[in-house]
Amino acid sequence: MVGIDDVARLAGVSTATVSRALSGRGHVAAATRAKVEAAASELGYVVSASASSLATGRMRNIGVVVPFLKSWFYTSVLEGAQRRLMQHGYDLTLYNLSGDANERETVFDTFLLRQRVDAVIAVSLELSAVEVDSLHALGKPLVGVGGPIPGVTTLSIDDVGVTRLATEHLLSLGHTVIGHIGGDVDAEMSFHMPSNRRQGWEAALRHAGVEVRPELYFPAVFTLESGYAAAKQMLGDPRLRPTAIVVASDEMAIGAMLAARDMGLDVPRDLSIVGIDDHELAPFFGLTTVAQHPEQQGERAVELLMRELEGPSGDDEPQNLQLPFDLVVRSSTARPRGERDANG
Amino acid sequence: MVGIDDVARLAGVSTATVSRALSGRGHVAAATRAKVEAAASELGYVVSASASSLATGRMRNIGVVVPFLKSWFYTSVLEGAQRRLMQHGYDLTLYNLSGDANERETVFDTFLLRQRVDAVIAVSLELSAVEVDSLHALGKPLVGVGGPIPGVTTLSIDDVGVTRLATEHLLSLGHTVIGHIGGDVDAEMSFHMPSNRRQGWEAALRHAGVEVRPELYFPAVFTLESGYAAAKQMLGDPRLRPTAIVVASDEMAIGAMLAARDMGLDVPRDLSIVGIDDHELAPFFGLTTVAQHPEQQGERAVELLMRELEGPSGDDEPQNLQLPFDLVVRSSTARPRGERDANG
DNA sequence: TTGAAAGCGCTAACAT
DNA sequence: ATGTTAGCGCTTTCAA
Repeated sequence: MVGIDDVARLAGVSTATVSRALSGRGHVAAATRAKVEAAASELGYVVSASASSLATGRMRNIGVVVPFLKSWFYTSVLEGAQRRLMQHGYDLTLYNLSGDANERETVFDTFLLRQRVDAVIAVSLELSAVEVDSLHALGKPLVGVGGPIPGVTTLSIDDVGVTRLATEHLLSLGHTVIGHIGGDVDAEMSFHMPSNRRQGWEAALRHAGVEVRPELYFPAVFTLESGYAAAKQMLGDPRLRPTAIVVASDEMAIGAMLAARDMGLDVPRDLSIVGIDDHELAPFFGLTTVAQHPEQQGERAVELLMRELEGPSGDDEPQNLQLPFDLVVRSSTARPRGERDANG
Repeated sequence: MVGIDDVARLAGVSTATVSRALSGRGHVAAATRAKVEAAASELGYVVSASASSLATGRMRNIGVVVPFLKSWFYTSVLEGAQRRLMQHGYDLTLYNLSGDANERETVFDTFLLRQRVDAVIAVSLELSAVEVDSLHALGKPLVGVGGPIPGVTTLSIDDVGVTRLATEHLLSLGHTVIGHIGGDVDAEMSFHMPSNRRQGWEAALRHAGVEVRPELYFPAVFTLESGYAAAKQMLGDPRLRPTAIVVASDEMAIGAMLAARDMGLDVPRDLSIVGIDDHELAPFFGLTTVAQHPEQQGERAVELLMRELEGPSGDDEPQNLQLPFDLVVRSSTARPRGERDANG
């Protein structure tokens, strides 16, 4: 392995100069720097990450913890974070919690504490006070994506606002019987997201003076399949007859579209559907949705971390930053049939 | 930061003994080990990864390079690899090449050479000789997943065999006009996989004495959308009239099923469709497919690496290991209509 | 079985 | 602007 001394010898300077020339820290004469760089590339020298880390205390590596991997949202966040990190010369080490139950414990107790990462990004994970404290005790900056965590800087969308916007879109089209397929409010794992989204739906209805009918809410588990099943239930019940559905994720919304089709219902003629996410399949299905830009969430998380890491540690108050979301209208929503007839 | 000396002091032993007790290397009296462990956990001691790495030369970290992230196949491989690595106490650092064009160069020239990883897993990447050599020059074991790479141990399925099996399934049902939607053979990026899969389709037909009609092959790009478009073209051409289609991926196959439905064709009554992958959505759509178990591919890759890393470096010849695949019959395939009539 | 001590390869404070 | 040198925190001979 060629080391810093080899480069120093070849360039005819000290190791300190090599270090300075290559890292860009400290002043080095242009000519010297050139010599050093030439020597380094001639020898194919690359700094030893561990030696460098031991000396500086910085790993140039950040840990990203996700609850699942195989999901559009998490991989999108990951992709955004990875891209930004690479631009800063940082590595990303990935911790996926979707294995057995005690994997989470292992990750927090062992992996994250090994001092291999300078900071961590937790995606859609409602961290316990203990978990947060152990990270903070090590002086590791931490940012959460996907929902607020007490005492931690987090990035998330306004889950209430998002479904309210979706519902208002339907209301503005003239719908009044609007169902909601969301996460199971009784089994909330992630930041009460399911109940927040449900609240947005209710708030919009209430604000428009439309009665909230609890039987128009159907719980599901954020998969296409469960969205399909929930929609079948909702659409099959003759007492319900919604003309539109607000669905808490695009995957479930696509399932709902397929269910409607299988029941002989035309979307949007007989039924309007709005999703949330702007999933990559949304354009194909013509799904109207509220985009939440997860890649940007990943990028923003990295930016926050970099500021904390490279900057003079402003020690800003942890806060929950709200990220933008946008309504993307495609062809799964339209005025309700009656409305159209009334106007036609 | 509590260090090894703190533990040594509290336990009343030397740092060498602490190191031995905690790492399990070298003999330590049971009583001593207990004392050390007690002291370590009392202080919340965790070894410094960089110090340990500097001393041992081992990072306990492996790099996984993927061309894309947002794809069922890659995240599945990643999930399998991650799980196995964690069991071995290894970290996984992720390199995603889907950004701008020179990202690949950066990853290979800079990131992977920083000596932050003990080995690398390259997924669906046809590495150049230069890339392979630079890794080998550093003594980094390397295993490829998804196709053969000269001079590298690789894990892959038999792409010819996979479509042959799918095609033979259709032949055995009585189909003779069998189309193929695959990758673009002229734009092969990954291991000639598109043309291998096409060859499997042709080989099966030929072997059954069925004429291969080149116009029954339609290129697509492995997305649901492109599968939909290709199927529409194929099914819309009155000169073609296939009774079955072998599709090179489940996502494209699902697209094809939707296209068939939109054209008023019943699957499998009017058209049988077989995919390849056993994607998570395949059961929902009732898609008959050839499963290729990507998670297992990730796990196997890690196992190979661990053997090379921990074992006595057997220096086995690099080879391409074939992984198993299975036909999973669901409800998207059946005997062709004519056949049924003939027997009915 | 345990301890003393010499590194591992680099960085940064201090000197010049 | 550059060199000297003392660590960074651990592992691992070598000795006891």
